[in-house]
Amino acid sequence: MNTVRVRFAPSPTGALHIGGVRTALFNWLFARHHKGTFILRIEDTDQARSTDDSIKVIIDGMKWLGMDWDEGPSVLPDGSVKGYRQTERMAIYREYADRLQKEGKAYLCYCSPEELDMRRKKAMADGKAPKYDRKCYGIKEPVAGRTPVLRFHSTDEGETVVRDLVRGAVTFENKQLDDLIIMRSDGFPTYNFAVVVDDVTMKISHVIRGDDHLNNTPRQIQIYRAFGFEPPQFAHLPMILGSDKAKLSKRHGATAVTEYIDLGYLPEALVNYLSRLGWSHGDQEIFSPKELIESFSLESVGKAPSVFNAEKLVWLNHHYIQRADHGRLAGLLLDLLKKDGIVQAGSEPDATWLKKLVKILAERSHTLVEMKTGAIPFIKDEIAMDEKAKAKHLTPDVAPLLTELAGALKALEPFSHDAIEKVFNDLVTTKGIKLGKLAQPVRVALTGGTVSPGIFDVIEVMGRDKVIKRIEAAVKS
RNA sequence: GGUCCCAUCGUCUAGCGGCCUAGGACGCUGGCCUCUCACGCCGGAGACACGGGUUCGAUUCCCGUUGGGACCA
Repeated sequence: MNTVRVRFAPSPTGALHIGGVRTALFNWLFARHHKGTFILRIEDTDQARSTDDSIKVIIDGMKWLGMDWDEGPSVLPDGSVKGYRQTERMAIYREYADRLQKEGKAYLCYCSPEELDMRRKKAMADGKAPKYDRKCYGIKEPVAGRTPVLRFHSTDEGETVVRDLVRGAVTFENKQLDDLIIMRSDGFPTYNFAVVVDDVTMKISHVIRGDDHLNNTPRQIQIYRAFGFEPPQFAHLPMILGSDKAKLSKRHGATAVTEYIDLGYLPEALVNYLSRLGWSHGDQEIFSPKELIESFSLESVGKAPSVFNAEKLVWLNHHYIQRADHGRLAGLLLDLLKKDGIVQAGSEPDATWLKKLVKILAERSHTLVEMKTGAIPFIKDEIAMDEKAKAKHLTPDVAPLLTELAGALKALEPFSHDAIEKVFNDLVTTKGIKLGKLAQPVRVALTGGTVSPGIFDVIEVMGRDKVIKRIEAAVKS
């Protein structure tokens, strides 16, 4: 029997964060490994910050990464997003909250945030735990001028044990837990309440989430118990940190999936990289999605937080660029070239030619953006000349050499790598010079810089017209 | 402040009492290859936070200290 049901429940308050993606990934891998159900649920009760656009960013990001879900919201033709959002489930929270209140397991609280804050500060000053003092517990009459919140009445006796699949048994003394608010005065449920109601009603079997939620878990377990529900299994994943070991955030660099797309990363590289953050499978570094699904297990998830290391991601990206289909890379490269206005819609280069260009560029491209940079001299009519390179390699004494080369290339048939190589070899042999003495000036003349693919490849792919034109231009200047 | 979590090379990690003079990967670095830059190949430096136990034997188990982190906010 298949009982695994897991969910990824982001708040649509902006970008899809890399930490969220890792959580989503582990949920997805767990679901796929156990042939279970993966649910995407939108936690949009923070109305002030939640937007439909953010939901679309999440959906697009998940799709880009290849994480498909079995249940989740849909984007309607008119652009609105329906389903699996908390704001559509308000009646359900109300119903469950009423139930607790009727059973005496929750009570109205009229304390204002200011009063609570004052008392919390006083408690802290007295060296006591800043928990709610239950001032309103037992109040029968409404307090004039105040809109109450609903508080959960938690147990003081005994302890609550979180049996975490990653951390083992984590014990909390119940008297440390305070009566948390479950419904706010505006009628919205709080996170800790809504998440329980959602997980119960969606029959979630395993809650796999960041360990910033570990401290909330005993309170949630108490709510499950108050309803008489068996809590799900929990697995708290270690956080992803920045280079200074603080929780990964904007100031550490790119944190949003869209930024990695723009930086020229391949989804398989990001997935592979993130999978190895907090999880491992022996010494293996490279995983296809299939291998990931096969080998993933919560038992192999580590407990210690991990620092995000962009350099390793670059290495993986390079690895996957080498293995990616050239047609696919050509398509991605073309998108980038268009985005930067280097190629205009309607005057796209020939697809076969673009694939040849990708082939010679791929080896030295760590990202698609690097590939794009390398592609520019092959596409634009004008090249940006690096003056330093020009001064060093395009000296007056190489002009005759270049002229001779241009002459040989003009009539060359076929205009191919091997034939071009022979032209070069013949020329350096008769002149008694090293290949580098000819190749570097040509490279500068053709690309404007000192770095490029192998010069014979460059010449073949750039094509006879551009090559001759540029060599002659270099000779003149 | 309270509660909870965590601790192996700079970083990601293997290690689940003897196989460890601690393995792999990224990065760094020396060399080779070479028309440039890369790639690739070969080599190198580099870690068990500290202190107590337990044990014939601890990186591995227990306790404490220190240091990080999270939540309450």
